[in-house]
Order: sequence, then C-alpha cells, then structure tokens
Amino acid sequence: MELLQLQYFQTVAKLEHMSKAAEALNIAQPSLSKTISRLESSIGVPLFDRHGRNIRLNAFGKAFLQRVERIFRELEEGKREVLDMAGLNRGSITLAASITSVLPELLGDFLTANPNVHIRQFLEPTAEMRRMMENGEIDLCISTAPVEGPDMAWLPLRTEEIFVIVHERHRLAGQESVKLTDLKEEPFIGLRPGYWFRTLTDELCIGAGFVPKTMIELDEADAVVLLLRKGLGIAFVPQLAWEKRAAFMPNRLRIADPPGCVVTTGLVWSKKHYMSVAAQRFRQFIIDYFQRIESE
DNA sequence: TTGCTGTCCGGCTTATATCC
DNA sequence: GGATATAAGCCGGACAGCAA
Repeated sequence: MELLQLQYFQTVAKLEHMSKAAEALNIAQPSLSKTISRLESSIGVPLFDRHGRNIRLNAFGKAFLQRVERIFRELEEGKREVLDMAGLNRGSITLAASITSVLPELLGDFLTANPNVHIRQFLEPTAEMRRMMENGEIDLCISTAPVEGPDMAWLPLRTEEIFVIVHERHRLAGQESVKLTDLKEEPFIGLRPGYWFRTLTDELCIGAGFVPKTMIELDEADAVVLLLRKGLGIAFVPQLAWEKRAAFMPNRLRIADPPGCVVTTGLVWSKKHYMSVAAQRFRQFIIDYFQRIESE
C-alpha cells in the first residue's frame, strides 16, 4: 500500500466521481480507476459501491477514509514536529475564536514580536470548532463554550458580565440597569444558533420566562455592532467586547435581574495532537494577555 | 453523450543474481 | 563489498468497449 494510492483514494472518496477526481489529481481517469482497483484488491474488500457509472463510498470505504485522513494528519504533524526540532519551521498557527473583539490587539501584539509566524483564524459554531479541534485542524481555540473532553485541555481565562446594548434613541437608553423580563418584547440582534454565546443568552432569557425575539442572526460579532448602531434591535454583549467597542455602543445596561448573567472565556487545545513551538508560544501569549487584562 | 472498466504498452523503480 | 544486468511489478496514458 502506497501513500500515492491513499492520496488518490482520499480524493475519489471526497468527490465520489472518478473523472472529477482524476482531473483534480492531474492524471488520466483510467489510471486512477486502476489504482483504486489495486488498492481495493490489496485490502481485500471493495471500498466503493458501483451502480452503473456512479460510484459511492461504502461502509468499508467510510471506515477506511477516517483512517487515511488520520494518517495524513499524523504525517503533517510529524513534519511540523521535525521542522520545529530542526529549527526550520518559521511557525504557523491555526486559531479558532468565538470572540473577535480582542483579536486585533492580540494578533497585532503577537505578530509584532513574532513577525515570521503565519496565523490562520476561523470563526465557527461550537460543534464545528470541537470537530476541528478533535481532528487536529486547529491548534488553539478561544471560546466562550466549555469545550471539554478527555483529549481536550480547557483553561478558563476570564469570567465577565453580559451587558445589554441599546441604541441611543431606545426607550431604555440612559438607564444603568434592566431586568431581563423587561426585554421580552424587544427585537434582538445576535449570533445565529450554534454559537455558544447565543445558546447561553437564549437560556438566560428562557430562564427569565420568555424566548428572545432574535430578528437578525449573524456569524460575525462585529456585524452585530454595526446593526446596533443602525438601531435595528438590541443585543447581548460580553463586557470585554463592549469595552473594546465602547465608543460605538455607549448605551450599555447591566442586567439587574436575574443576577449572575456572566460568561466565561477560555482557551482550548488538544492534548493528543502535536502543537508547534509557535503555537505553544502563542498559547502562553494569550494566557499572559488575559492575566494582564484581569490585573488592569 | 457521458463515465467507468479493461487491455495494451512504454517507462520507471525495486529486488535479485552475477561478475569483478 | 560494490557495480552491473536482468526480471518483476507498478504507474500512467491511449484506446476500446460497455452501460446508463
């Protein structure tokens, strides 16, 4: 069994189309067909169900694909580890963050100190972040969701109040605090379902006796700020996010009832996947950054 | 017409045998 | 032990045939 065969299998399995896979791999379709057949022969069972000219990954193929993907991930991690050992890896970090308000400062400061590091950032719903973390597709995750598991490390960074932000012409503008029940008829702007902060704030409202009317659902927390300024609704915002955008949303209300409307932001990483030296440095940088914020 | 499989062939790699 | 020759096996392209 060869890595080339596994690479070809992975492509055919993903596309479930021999010709398209051959095109993607830059080889002739018959060659690909033969390579897959040889792989199936060497394993001893078919990996695809053939119906006429259609091919579909079967149960054997699905199980095998998971292993193949793990092999390629292991190889990639091995490469990173060896490059780190040799001091040749300039560093790449893949980060998922469900809070974007601190990213400009966090990334800016880190990249100033580590200009050769390449960072990729994802913004994904909680379940997707968990999946990516388990698969080793991301190194670190700054999350308000308690992403826990036997192979996950979760370090709480900061617990903070949740504020309600209203437009300057809103009936509640100028008040210091509000009861959640006073907001049951209000139109909300929020993250779409699937994001933990949305789940948390929905649960707070349900606990107060109403289902929030979320009229606008978004993926981007920063887009919430823009719509708030247009007066299109009100929104829940964590304290730190408000502090970073206070000039754009001055009318913040404390939630007086129920008490204890807080959210905890934490740092998540996988204990089973290799973490590059650059990612380890960034992890410590994030921890230091939040400790600095806490002490200010 | 489109898409897959099978056959044939040339090129390449690897294993084995032989020679120096 | 190292260099060279040979055989076997695999890969990939071209082409033909078959099925939907």
